[in-house]
Amino acid sequence: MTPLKRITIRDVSERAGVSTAAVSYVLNGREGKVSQETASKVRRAVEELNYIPDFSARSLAGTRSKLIGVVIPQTEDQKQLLLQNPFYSELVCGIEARLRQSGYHMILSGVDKGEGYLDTSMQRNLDGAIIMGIYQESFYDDLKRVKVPIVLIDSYVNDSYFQTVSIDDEAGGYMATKLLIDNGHTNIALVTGLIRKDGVVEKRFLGYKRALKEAGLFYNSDYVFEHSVSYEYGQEAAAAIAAGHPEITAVFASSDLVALGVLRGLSDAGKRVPDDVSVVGFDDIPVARMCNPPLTTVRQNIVARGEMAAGRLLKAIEEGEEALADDPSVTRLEMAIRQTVQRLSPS
Amino acid sequence: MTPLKRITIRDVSERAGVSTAAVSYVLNGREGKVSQETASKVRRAVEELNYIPDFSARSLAGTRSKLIGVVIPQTEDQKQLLLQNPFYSELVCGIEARLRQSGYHMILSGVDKGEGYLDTSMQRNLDGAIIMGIYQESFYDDLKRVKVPIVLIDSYVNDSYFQTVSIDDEAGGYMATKLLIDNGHTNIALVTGLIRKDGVVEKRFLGYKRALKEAGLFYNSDYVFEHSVSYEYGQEAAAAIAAGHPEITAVFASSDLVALGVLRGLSDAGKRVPDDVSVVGFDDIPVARMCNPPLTTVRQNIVARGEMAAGRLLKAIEEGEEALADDPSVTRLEMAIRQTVQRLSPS
DNA sequence: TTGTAAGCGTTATCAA
DNA sequence: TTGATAACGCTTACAA
Repeated sequence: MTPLKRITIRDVSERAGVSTAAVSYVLNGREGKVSQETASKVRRAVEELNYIPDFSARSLAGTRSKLIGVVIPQTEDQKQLLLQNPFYSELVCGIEARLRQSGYHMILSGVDKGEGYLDTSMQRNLDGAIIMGIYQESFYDDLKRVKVPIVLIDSYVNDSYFQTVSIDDEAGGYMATKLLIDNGHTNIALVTGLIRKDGVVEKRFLGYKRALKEAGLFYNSDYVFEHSVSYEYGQEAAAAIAAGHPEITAVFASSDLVALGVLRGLSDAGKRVPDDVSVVGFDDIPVARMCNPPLTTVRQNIVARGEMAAGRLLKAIEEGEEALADDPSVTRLEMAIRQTVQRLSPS
Repeated sequence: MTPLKRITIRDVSERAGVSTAAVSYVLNGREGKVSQETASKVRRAVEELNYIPDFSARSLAGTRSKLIGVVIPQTEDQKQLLLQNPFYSELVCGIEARLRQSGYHMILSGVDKGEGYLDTSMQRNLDGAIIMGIYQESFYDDLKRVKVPIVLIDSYVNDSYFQTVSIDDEAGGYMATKLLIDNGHTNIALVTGLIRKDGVVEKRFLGYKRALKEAGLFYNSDYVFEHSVSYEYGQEAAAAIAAGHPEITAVFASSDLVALGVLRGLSDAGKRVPDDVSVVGFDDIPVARMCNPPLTTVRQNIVARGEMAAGRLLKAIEEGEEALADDPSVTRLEMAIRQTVQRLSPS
């Protein structure tokens, strides 16, 4: 209830009867530069005064801002964050948890179409950034100029400046498709977002093709429904499949959100899942197990990936560059077998 | 690709051949303090040099930090943000969109058990904060001491210091229950998170009771399943209902997440929805329409609420205190009638 | 209308 | 081991 005025390092130094420099030293753990006695006097004063450092000042004085930029993609209309896709919320959860644990804060934002991230980065003196999704080239160039560690999630941009936290999307696409093939399916559609270079979708698509090829199945580009990563599109594609391709008995959706749409679209068209059509998703977002029937999907540990991304960024910030390898226990994919795939009885 | 060194206000002033003060004035729209000519010289220099202001310095110099703290609740184990609940992600989407539009950034975080928010607020010189969920009293006391506008979402804390963005939760609870009653149900369970004082859950509970009473139905506390706002608990409660209360024909779940769990629990117990048991949720998160069968629920425009919260905070920050009224078009609740409620045929 | 200069709270350099 | 003191980039009296 007290009015609360700012306690500065100067107040602390006076109370402790030492210089501001000394205070700064002990605050920053530069023990060894001060005597035990000074250190404890300072600590006592900090305690008594309830001193809270001003990060703006710190940042200005040229040290760390302890601020991390976290960028997530936006909806098509550029109006909102794609946080509605649980995949991103999970990631953010992991990131935030790890950052907070180390006393960092996160500025979460989208970035407007065509805009760069250089402004934000400079304005805020970001110590680093985690970028999800893929952007145009100039965006990455901006990023590099700021000379700050960057971790990319879900991007296959091939530039050693950036660290990436990736899963083996190609293998995931393969696993999903293989599962369908192993269950006797031969006419397998792929429903997916835009297949863009360097994107995860492309890799999953490649995995799909590899599984087909390996099984001696013909790759039919008519079976690829490619548009956007959304529930609505899944629905739409499913309608098209039901209407135009009665021979298709299985769908691999390159993301769970899309798969949910497919489920609905199929059901609207009078098809039963998995009796008439089998469906496999990708991601294993929480709703995958909540929906009805529960979705068979490629599982990745999303939260752990977020934590890993943040952990690695912090390491780069605090201990200098170090291109760490992915932790396989985080990165490993596996099939979450639930109830949307059925063995095709030989006809 | 250029190495990129910081352009300061001094660089700009030299380039433009004016003083730093002049630059600062035009940067801050204090036109009227400078001549047209100076203004345009400055603008040109800013453009040419591609000047990006340093917000740390601004903040230090005692003006705005343009930083807003956004706090969301955490999971029970205090490890992660509750961002996994789409309700919060939607809210965050709305908030972020509105903030960015005005050049503000958002620090999104949880707050550790027992910890206050004073530290963060002071460290970062936050211009304001948006707090979701409810906390212990001392938390709010801290908040007040920082003397910065605060908007509370989903809290009925009764303190004129805070602005709140609320919906009429009591009415919502009433509407949901009434719908069930109107469909002939008389044994209606409530499945909900902990009923805490000042929380939304309490209000929805009150609405439930009012509807019951109004219809001349007996309120049976055995029909209230109260534990946590989670899918798992919904599942659990549904199992208990199926096993112990065959007379219950309808469930009002005080949040969609819980309702989804109820759907699953019921289905696991061999009950069909809505044939055997009707279910109504609350919130209308996106999954509500994606699940199977699509959930009948109380709809609120969550994203718009987030935007409104942010808009109001900005107004308070930039134009001083002003307790604005809720915009009813944002706040209005309505039933989203889908497929989980069935009219009970008179037996 | 313009410019000078004193802060803002830190950190870091350099003598002592 | 300490303590003045000069940055850091910006805003804002106050003078000119």
